[in-house]
Amino acid sequence: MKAISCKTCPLQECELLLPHDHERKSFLEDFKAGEMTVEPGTQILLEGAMTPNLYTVLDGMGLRDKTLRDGRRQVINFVMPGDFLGLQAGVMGEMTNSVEAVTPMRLCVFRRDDLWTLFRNQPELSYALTWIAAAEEHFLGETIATLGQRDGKERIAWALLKLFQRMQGLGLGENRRVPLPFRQQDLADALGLSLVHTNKTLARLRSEGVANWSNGHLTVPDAEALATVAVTDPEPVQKRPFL
Amino acid sequence: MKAISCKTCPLQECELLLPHDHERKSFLEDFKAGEMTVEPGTQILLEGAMTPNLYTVLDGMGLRDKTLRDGRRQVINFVMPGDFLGLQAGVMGEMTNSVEAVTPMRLCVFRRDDLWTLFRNQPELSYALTWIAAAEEHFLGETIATLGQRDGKERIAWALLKLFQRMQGLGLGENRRVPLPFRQQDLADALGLSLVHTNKTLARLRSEGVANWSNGHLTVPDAEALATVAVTDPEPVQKRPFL
DNA sequence: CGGACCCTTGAAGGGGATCAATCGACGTGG
DNA sequence: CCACGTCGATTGATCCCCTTCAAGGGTCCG
Repeated sequence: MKAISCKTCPLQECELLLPHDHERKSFLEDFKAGEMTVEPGTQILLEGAMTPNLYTVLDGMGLRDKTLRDGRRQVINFVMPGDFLGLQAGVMGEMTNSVEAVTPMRLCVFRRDDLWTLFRNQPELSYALTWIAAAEEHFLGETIATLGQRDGKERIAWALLKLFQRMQGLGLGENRRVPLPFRQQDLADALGLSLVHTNKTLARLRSEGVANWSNGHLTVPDAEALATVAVTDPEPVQKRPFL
Repeated sequence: MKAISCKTCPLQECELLLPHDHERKSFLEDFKAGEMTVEPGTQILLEGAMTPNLYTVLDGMGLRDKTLRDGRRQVINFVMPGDFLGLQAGVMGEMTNSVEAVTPMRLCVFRRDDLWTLFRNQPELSYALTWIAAAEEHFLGETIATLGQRDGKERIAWALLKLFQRMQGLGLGENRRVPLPFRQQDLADALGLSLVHTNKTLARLRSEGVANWSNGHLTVPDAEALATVAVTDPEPVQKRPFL
């Protein structure tokens, strides 16, 4: 498959993402070191490893997770197009969690060593990077509040709502239905619930007509109703920069 | 009280923090807009509000929290000297959680509007800011793993260990004993546990001789042992930049 | 056709929430 | 100087949400 030029990058079209001006695009063109395509199940970043690369997701989905010493797994979040991967390793030296592909993925590859020239010459992009990190921090804070305060049903409703809104913002999926190619086990590991309980709760939400996730697709008839179950304000997804 | 010059900033002395070179110090001197002292209980940043200011904690402790619409409270993390506050509001426009002082605090005040000149003229400091955001992201990821995967006893052991290590790194407290001026309720809200259960678990750890937190001070006879209870690797605290 | 993988469903047990009451420390006003 | 209210730590009793154990079913593939 032919590599994509930043100037015609499909991500520019997402209404969720802020497009770049001409100058930044040509800088990014140089910054970009290549492209990578991976199959489902591939480890893109490895916990504890030193990566020479950073990535922007062009296409496909995955998940970021972390495993305790005794094997318990926590899914930190779900990875979607537009996401920037490896910033932690980029600045801190070592990856603190793994990223794994769940569908086939296409990634834009950057070299870690070039990060420094970006900071020296591109204040706007540096700012964008900080923005991205701060936004991630925000989201993780919400997740903490969910794991700490919400009960099982609320957690699942909250997660489905977030996933639904992000997919919609990216223009993926149709009207009230978006693809969601994860396993129930992944959602369970993301929310700190057992698989069994996750399954039963999903069934309940389904029968209540609030959210239907089956066969790799999520249908949400009424996002407001789902937000109510999740005990959350329906804060709209904010536009954000990307690289 | 007289304002402190960045050139003699006491934070420079912390072994945990990376000191600045001369040039950066004089930039920071200008960047610094003033100092602020607050009493315990004061809200420094308010959820949902637009702050014109950013802060670096010079002295004292506090906590960052978030409340759900129905009143449940989640403590996101504990605030200590060297911490940079308000980055989310700084780049994203609005604060997504509150910060409250628990002890008297002294803060270094920066103007949000000046953030741009920092990014334009100080690539090293811009990098440092991104570093800080990425480090925070890392820590929140660990917290998520804790809330999602660890049981009550493990959670409390993990939190006490983290707090202990950070305080030691800052050079606060003596040998195996550091000040910890929070309430049991705060820890409970940080870990998603009830106050009652938190209390009982603290008592258990105390009687087992693993960790003793009482009268505002935490004593840890053997950090390794505590780490074992917490099911965590005793990863040493990493040096980090600050502003 | 057997195996791998995932979803589903029933039953039983436990970790932690909730309810409730006591106690100590502290400050304040009479 | 003491009565009293407040706030935080403590402890006992009860209950339930969620975990764990167990087993069955659907689909895909070699």
